[in-house]
Amino acid sequence: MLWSQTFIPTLRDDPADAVIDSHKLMLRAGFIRQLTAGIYNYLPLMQCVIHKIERIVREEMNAAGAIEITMPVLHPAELWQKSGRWDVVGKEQMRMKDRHQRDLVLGGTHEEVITWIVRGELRSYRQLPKNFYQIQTKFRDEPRPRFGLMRGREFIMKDAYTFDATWDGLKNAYNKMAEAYFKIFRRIGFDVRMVESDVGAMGGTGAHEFMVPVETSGGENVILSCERCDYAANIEKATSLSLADEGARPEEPRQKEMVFTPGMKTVEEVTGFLRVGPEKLVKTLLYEVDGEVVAALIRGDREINEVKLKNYMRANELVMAAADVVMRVTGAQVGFAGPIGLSRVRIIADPEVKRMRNFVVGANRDDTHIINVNTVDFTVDEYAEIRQAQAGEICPRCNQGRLQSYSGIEVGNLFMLGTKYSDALGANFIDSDGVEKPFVMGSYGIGITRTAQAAVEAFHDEKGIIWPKAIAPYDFHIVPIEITDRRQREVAFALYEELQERGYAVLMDDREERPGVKFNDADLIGIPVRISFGDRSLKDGQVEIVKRRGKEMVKIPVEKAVDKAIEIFGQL
RNA sequence: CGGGGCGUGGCGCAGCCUGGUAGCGCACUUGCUUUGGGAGCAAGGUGUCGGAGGUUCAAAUCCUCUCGCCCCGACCA
Repeated sequence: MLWSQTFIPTLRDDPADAVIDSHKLMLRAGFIRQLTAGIYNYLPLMQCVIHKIERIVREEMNAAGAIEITMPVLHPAELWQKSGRWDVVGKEQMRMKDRHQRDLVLGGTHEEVITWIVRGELRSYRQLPKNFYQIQTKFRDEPRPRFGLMRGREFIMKDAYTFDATWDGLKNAYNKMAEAYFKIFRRIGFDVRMVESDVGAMGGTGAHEFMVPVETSGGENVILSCERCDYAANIEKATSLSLADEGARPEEPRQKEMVFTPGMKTVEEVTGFLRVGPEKLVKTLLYEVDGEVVAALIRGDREINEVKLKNYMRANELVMAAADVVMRVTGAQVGFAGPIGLSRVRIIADPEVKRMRNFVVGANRDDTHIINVNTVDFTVDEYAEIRQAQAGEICPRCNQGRLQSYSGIEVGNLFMLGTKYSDALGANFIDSDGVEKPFVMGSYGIGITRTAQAAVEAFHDEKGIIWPKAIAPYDFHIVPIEITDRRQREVAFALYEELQERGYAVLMDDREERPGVKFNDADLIGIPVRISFGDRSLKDGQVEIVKRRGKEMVKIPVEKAVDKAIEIFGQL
């Protein structure tokens, strides 16, 4: 491709609206342009990258026995009402009415549709297992789109769905997909990690995510992994063995006592005022869970894991109680809630609270706390693990290693759905024993466009993008310094044509621009191997070959340039 | 949904507080010079100042409403 023929609108200045490096670079390098919040145009270079990612995905999916189809973007509301997700997915689901006033949704995922397809068509266990996939634009009305393609509202996704007769079959299919995902992401060049994750609104019995670890601010997820064994989980899901209160023998319970704590609302304020550590306080957090007010109790220095709480409650919606609700329930301002005398409210406590002695709680009265409280002083309805695991705690799997945390970008996910959708939509088959049973399903996603941005986030420097060769928009970038010079022009086109004849994708910068402009643009767009030359090098019959990653440059006679460039490319 | 910020030429921004008829850099066009890491000189084109309403002799500037975009939060009582 000739630069003059294509469309690569590079920007000299950082775009004002971008924050993280990958977003800035994709805009600056002319890969994407935003149309409206969370919705982007994919320009020619991006299109090349998308095609390359899609190709890898297709190859590995096909190799894993999956079959490609395309499902509609618009779905009738009834399908989602039947599965029960009409109410669960709620706001993220774009909805509209057609001219007949029928409700439609823009599909953010396709469990319902694929189940509808299979229902009645796959009738026998002999036709199983099956794995269908598609690569398609998806739409989810994210509450807050951000960071470019990282959390857009419209994005390209590969989604696959498996149908098995048994749970063992599902596990097999699941493992096969996991293997395929490792192949896909390793081919792209990622140091990808598979971590346990929450099932979220998808439902089902288990889930994993494929994460690309990043050191920049571009990671959206926090991952905890064991330094000794292979345990790794999204922090939303991660558990840990809380460090035993080492050496501390239980205190004798003391008599509880009200204390005046004027204006002391936060854990820091209260514990600072009372001169105790935050681990001596029990936070009482009030939530509205599907309309019911619930009090969650947790040690002062811990974080609540709302996902765990929500899952424990089997709730659809969980939000912090509003100030007026807190006032109504506790009779006090926000900041002074406590479990003692909190009637009519379900109290759920983290098990850690059970081991605490003589702790501080709010008194449900303004400017008042109670000290030397013990669990005998109030009633806990249920104990449930609702605390967030933290780095430094003990691994729940091997009981030995410490957990460490890092941030990652989710590029793929796997869900063991089980029979949630087949049950809801009545998708059954006749098993070998003659009994009608629901399909055991799995679903598996890869964010194609997000994967592209994750690559930029993972592979760039201060000058621009450094595409891994598997998904680079072009393999070679030819940069003649002065295209109007006859000799340079001849050499440029000779190299351009020969590389293409040998099966490579080549971009040639045939613009009449200053060398600096071309070199800077070359660094920006990040094609793996650059071949450049001007009068100076051609005088000696040589061209320069430079890898985008790293600095080393080789000079090579023109006649050997193609072979050498291909050799260098092959070593990447 | 809550809080904050920003909408001025294609892009990045100044001007707004203190109202007086719109400016800078980049980009673009033409010419000359230059030519190995974002050139120089000269000439030139480019704006419903997000939109609507209001105040005023006069509004980019003040007021009201509205639309859009970005950031933080949506959790730590």
